[in-house]
Amino acid sequence: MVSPVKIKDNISKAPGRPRSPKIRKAILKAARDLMNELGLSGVTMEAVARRAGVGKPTVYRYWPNRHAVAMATLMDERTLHPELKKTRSVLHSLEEQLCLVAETLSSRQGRNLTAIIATSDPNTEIAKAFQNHFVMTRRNEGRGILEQGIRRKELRTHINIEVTLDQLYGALFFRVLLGHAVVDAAFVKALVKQVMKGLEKFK
Amino acid sequence: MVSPVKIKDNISKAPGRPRSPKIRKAILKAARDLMNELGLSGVTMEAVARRAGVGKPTVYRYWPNRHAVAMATLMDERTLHPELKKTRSVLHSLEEQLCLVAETLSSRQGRNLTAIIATSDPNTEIAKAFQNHFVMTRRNEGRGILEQGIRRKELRTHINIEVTLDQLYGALFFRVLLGHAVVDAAFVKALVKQVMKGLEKFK
Amino acid sequence: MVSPVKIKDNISKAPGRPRSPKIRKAILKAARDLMNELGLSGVTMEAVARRAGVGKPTVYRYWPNRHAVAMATLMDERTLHPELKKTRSVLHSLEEQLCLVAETLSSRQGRNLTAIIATSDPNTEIAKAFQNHFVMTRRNEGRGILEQGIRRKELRTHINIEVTLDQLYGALFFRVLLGHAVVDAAFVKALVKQVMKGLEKFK
Amino acid sequence: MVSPVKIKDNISKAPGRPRSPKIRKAILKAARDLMNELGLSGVTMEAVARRAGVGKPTVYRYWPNRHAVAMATLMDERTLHPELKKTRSVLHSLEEQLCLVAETLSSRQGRNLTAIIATSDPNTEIAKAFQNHFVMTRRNEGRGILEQGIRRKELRTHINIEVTLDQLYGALFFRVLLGHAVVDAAFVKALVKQVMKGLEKFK
DNA sequence: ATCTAAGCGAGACGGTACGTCACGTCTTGGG
DNA sequence: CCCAAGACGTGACGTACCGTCTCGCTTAGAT
Repeated sequence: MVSPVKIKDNISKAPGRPRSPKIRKAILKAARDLMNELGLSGVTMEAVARRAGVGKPTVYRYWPNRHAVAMATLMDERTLHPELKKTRSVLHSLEEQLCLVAETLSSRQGRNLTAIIATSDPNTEIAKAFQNHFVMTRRNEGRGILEQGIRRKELRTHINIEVTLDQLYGALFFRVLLGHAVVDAAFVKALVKQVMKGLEKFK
Repeated sequence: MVSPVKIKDNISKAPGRPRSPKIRKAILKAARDLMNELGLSGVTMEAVARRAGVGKPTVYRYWPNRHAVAMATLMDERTLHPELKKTRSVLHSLEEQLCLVAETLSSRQGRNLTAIIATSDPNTEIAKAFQNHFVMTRRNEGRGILEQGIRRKELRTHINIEVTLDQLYGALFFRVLLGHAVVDAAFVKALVKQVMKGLEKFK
Repeated sequence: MVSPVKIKDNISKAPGRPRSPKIRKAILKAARDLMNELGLSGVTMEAVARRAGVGKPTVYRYWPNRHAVAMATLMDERTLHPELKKTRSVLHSLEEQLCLVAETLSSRQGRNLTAIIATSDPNTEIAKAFQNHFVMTRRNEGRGILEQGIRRKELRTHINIEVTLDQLYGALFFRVLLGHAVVDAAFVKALVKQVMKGLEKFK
Repeated sequence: MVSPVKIKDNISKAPGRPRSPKIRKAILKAARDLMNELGLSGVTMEAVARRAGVGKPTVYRYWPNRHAVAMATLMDERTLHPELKKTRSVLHSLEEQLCLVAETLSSRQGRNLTAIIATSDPNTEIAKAFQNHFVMTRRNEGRGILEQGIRRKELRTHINIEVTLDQLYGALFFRVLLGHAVVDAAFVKALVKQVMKGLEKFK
């Protein structure tokens, strides 16, 4: 990992002083603290640099703008990746996972995260990476559960998995962002139940 | 609380020169144009005042900050309230309405709207009004359709309407925001169908 | 005093409601208080009107701008006209009067007065009136003392009275405005003594 | 205290990019021009920055407010320091110097100078420096002439020099500011003559 | 062991927008 | 016509960050 092959694909070219890994960490820590204390809007380049004890141009060497720093900060978070215990049925698995996601999204960090997703230009590289990082991880877990349910014959064979995932996570996300109703275990239970049963009277 | 009689219960009390309705319109028009041309971040107080041919303090007399102006602008929009044609079945009604919403959300205005919702402090009066205005209007329409469906015996009696609405709108909202998959008529169809049928194998 | 012949020379013409003398007083009082509390820069039209319980246009009806209000306020002051006791010699009379003037000029009001004199455009009518009001009153008193001194043969016959007055008051004014040295009784004594040495008849 | 070695005792300590001397000059030039064209009130931060082709915060980096900029501008002036030719007698020297001062004070710059002295808060560092700069320079010249006169036996030994200076400059200052009488060579002559009559050794 | 190019802190710099204040004028409605 | 209240366009205030640009000083790897 300290081999000459490091940054950039062109092999063994690193003239000059290499970037200090300490600085990267210091910046992310400063940004994280600011986000927790003041929210997303508190993550300004000036404040980050000041608090990290770092020059402003140094921050710009790592990330192109304040948005990117905030994203990188959130991606660096470990707490946003809750561990999932193995449980029995599909229904219980889904409930468990959704509860974890709900908890995460409802936190301060969750709000920052949803805000930054809603605000950012979805066309930039970093925004795509950011979205993949958070959304796809969760979705893949959910997809796993659903496929397992199909194999176990707990679910119908021809369900649309992608749509299902949107139903589940979308509903959570929606409530968190809009705040029109609480996001708690009861809601998650009701949600999963209803997604499972459907609405039609005669089936 | 949501009754139409709200502001200034005591009639005809307003000392001093009354505010010109023309000015309010000019400001909103300027803000709307800026939002369409430059996006939400283009709606600055300075630019709004300049384009409206109005003094900056005048804008501040009406709204306390740029966020509020943007919200008021979006609330003033007529195009965000698509007309819903009367159709036969619940399934068709839902599909039709969701398609309209999807279209709206996918537009530039839709992105502005979601961005401003995500960014705004949800505790302020204006933010609440804003959310009611957009979210509740759509939800009430959807609620109407679902209740009609129950009365017509097309739907089960004991479904959780609120959760259902979140499933539907949340899924849309989610895809629009994350951009991980297309939002088109086919998706809406699949979504409604799956919400109706549920996931369980044997019912 | 409420008779129709009031303001303006044109006889017995007063269409509409006459101006209330109370209002003039209220405005001057408000301006005076503001000047004492916040200094000259605190005398803004807005603050004056607010504190006087008067509409802004009303203030403008009486005076054309904030400068004029401040001047009028200072002219309205009674405390700036100290009473002069009759004393014996020219030397004592001058000392006594200059001490009173020095005291007045050194006060907060005095500083406001000097500031407004130094700042104002000397070409305006009101500025001239203002200067006459303060300067000439004092100078006339001083002139009286000097002429009396000549009559009493305490002073040489051919002194230049105007120049002498400028020497005396100018020195005071200068120290107050520039603040490069204290303005106290000792200074006044030294000043008069030195000026006198040039004025005495027999030396 | 007034020793030339003053700022930054420790030599060569200045982290960060140094301030450009060009910019300082550009700002002062812009301020000077504005003062000449529009008077003291025309020296606004916005106008200065605009005309100097400089960002507003940059101006604030150098001086804390518009007053300070104006003072610095006047201090930067060369024309306010007239050259004094060597002449023979004390009487002629004083007359010559006072004429120069009178001319300076009567000019537009002179009025700006007196206005700014009268307006400024005398407690600030810059105001003190400003007053020292202008008042003390002139006074020191005058003091030199008077001391020379004592040495040459043209003047009495025990005159109060400071009071004398106030008599002379104060009288000039007074007339310029109040405008109650002309300030010309005749006045200066009469003034000096009268002041001298009190200073001459043998009378 | 030097060379040398980048990393790095500090902070100046031109901008743009912020939200506030006071200006002096204009517009109500009531007396 | 007077008056209180307050809307209005204007323009300056002083502050906060933006993202870029010098400065001198480390600090390594390549020579």
